[in-house]
Amino acid sequence: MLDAEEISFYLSVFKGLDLKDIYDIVKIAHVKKLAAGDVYIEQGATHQKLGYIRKGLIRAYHLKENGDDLTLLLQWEGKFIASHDAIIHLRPSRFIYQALEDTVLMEVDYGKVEPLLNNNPRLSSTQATFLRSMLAESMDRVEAFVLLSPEERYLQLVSEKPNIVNRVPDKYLATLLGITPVSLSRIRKRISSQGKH
Amino acid sequence: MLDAEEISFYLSVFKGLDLKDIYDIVKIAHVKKLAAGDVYIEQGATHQKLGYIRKGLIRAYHLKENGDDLTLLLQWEGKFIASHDAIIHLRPSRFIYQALEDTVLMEVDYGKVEPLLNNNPRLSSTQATFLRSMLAESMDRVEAFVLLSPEERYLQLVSEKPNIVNRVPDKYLATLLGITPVSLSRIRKRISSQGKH
DNA sequence: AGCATTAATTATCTTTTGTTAATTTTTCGG
DNA sequence: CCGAAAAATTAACAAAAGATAATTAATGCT
Repeated sequence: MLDAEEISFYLSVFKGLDLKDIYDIVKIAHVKKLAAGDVYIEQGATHQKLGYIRKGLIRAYHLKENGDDLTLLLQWEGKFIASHDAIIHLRPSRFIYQALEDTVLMEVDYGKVEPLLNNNPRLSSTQATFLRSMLAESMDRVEAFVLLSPEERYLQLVSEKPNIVNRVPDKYLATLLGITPVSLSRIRKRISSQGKH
Repeated sequence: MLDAEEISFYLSVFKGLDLKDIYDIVKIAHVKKLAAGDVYIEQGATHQKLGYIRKGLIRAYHLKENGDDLTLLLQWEGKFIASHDAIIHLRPSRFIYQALEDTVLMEVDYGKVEPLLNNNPRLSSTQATFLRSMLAESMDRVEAFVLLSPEERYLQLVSEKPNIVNRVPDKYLATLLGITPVSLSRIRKRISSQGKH
């Protein structure tokens, strides 16, 4: 069931846990594979799953009535993915979660992990660590919206996550930054023309 | 030390906890009072405290070189306040936390609560609940920046937090929404002139 | 209550963004 | 490797936002 490579992988992800703790989680987890383009969570779904991305990239987006979409979130290998509507707000997902690349997830049912997390002190502490790191990321994003201009936000994204920028079409990055694809194109032009002189 | 009113207050805040759990926390907490205008956390501080606001309102802001300030966060009674730089990023606070009204906090040293939280399953679960709710709020704010225009964000703020809007000067609300005070004034004018016909 | 300070609005001008549509470039499947 | 589809860029114009400064309104203090 678990080979040496898997074990060392889990030990690295769940730092501070012992094999027994890890086994408790792994035995209720399963692998889920998505091809590029596959929808992971549909709009309206009440999918109570928590996924850990081992490989690939997932985009959460809102579909407007006119067919346009707005990208809310990108997550990639090493990050968690879940419908925050379903898990936090306890309501059907307003957003669509779609794999932009071939993706491999370790998935657990949220109702099954939660009791585990709350009854084992080491797992609780690990859970709090993950929640804090997600909170930090989300607050950093709010901070960027308040403190930076769209151009500065784009430059920050390029400098902090260059490999994500290369893996994702600009039109998705644009709405993630709160601007339109046309506007991002102009920003890119402005930046490159300034760099010349 | 603890009167009946205090006890029922804590029981309501920390749902699911028993008196012993609450007492463990309360005995390491203390009351801190701030007058309107007082700075709670200075820029550069490594203040590792977690505050629960019992009364009043605190604003976190960034001070620009030209003297302008940008409001990142408002928290009020019933909410937690902490320097996220000091607690999450483990670095000196880039922001200033200031009471906008006379404020009363229950404050604990973060280094002291953390072991408590991680060793008592009920407290761990409560901690996770608080972290999830803070994450939900932060993600909702990111969502507003991606999905809504400045005008729509302002209308959302007014409809969801009318009493906060009334307690805080518009210039602070403006930067909280990612726009300038002048622009907010124009938005307010636009809204009121549309309402007439 | 009166005065000084601060906040909010208004005005003017510049810059940026949004919108729509056309055009060019890139990507990807057969 | 070719052609269709998607993405990115460009253009043109309208709308909104930023910057700065002046004016008006509101607030707070003694």
